[in-house]
Amino acid sequence: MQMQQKQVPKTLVLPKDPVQRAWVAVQRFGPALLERVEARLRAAGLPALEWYDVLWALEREGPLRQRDLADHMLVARYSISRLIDRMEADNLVERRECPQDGRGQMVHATPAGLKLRETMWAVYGKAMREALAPLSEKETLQLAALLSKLA
Amino acid sequence: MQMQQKQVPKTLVLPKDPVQRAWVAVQRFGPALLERVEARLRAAGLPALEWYDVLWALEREGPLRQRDLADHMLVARYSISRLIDRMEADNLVERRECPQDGRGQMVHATPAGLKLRETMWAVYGKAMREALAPLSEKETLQLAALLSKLA
DNA sequence: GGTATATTGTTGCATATGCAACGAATTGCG
DNA sequence: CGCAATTCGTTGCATATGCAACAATATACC
Repeated sequence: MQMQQKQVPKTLVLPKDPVQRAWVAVQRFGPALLERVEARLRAAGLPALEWYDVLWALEREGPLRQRDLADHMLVARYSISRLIDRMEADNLVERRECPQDGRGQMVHATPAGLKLRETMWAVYGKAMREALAPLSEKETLQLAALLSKLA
Repeated sequence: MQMQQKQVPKTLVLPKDPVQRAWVAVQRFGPALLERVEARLRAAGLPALEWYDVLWALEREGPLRQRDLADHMLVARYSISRLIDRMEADNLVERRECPQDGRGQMVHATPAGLKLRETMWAVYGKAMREALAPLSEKETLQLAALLSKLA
């Protein structure tokens, strides 16, 4: 009674065709890399990368409108709306009225928000470096350049 | 009454630090690439890539257990369970009893499923090639190699 | 100024996802 | 064998997401 092989090959065999080869790599290893870093944040009891991105954008550029956050992070408006809901509930950001536009609101980072960003960076930065550690500095720059070409 | 700049720079300025530079590229451009291809499938009225992956795995390797599909696609068991529910409802796959293991089920592709995979490939393969078109063949292989190192 | 059009942010709804628990079946081990 | 531990697949629940519609406000244009 021969069983199915217990484990499908862990070391994925890449196709020979260059395009398919690159595609499979992008599809597999890219998300896996992101996931590994997210997992580190989760393991440290910290929120997801989105939250970091919001806080970092606010720290660098000051209070922003939700529209601008959405454009910046390349996500839909309603996603930002709900994301800010949750962050506001955790006292990390505040919505204040926008003097120039009665529709809009300015999103401000709270002191707790800024502090959290710093805490997250300790884990995030480290995880990021470790995730990319298999590459030499030259290779790291090559990777960035190649992906940038695909934008 | 000066407004916020209407649009945050579309051409993202990459950080100077090599690691951060690569990280941002992976985080931004990788998912964007996947999304572009998914969008092409959606525009053609075709299902998402997951469905293709299931059908292709079944075509290459014959009937599989859900466990093996899950391992193969690197997703959780319950995701496969529900994915197969939906595909079965669309008559693309069938669950049949597994002779060797009373718990498990073998997932078979139906003729309609095999046909759909072929239809999808026409769009998918084209989109994939176009997405990677900005890279020369040599660069394409480089990208695959670099990402593979990060596995 | 006054009306049509566009933009901002929110929300109801349907669907999708992760987690934990479960029943059924198999495997391991004395 | 007989019982504990493990594995497979499913499901209830809470939460997250996309879409379309909406109210409020701003802009464009005559």
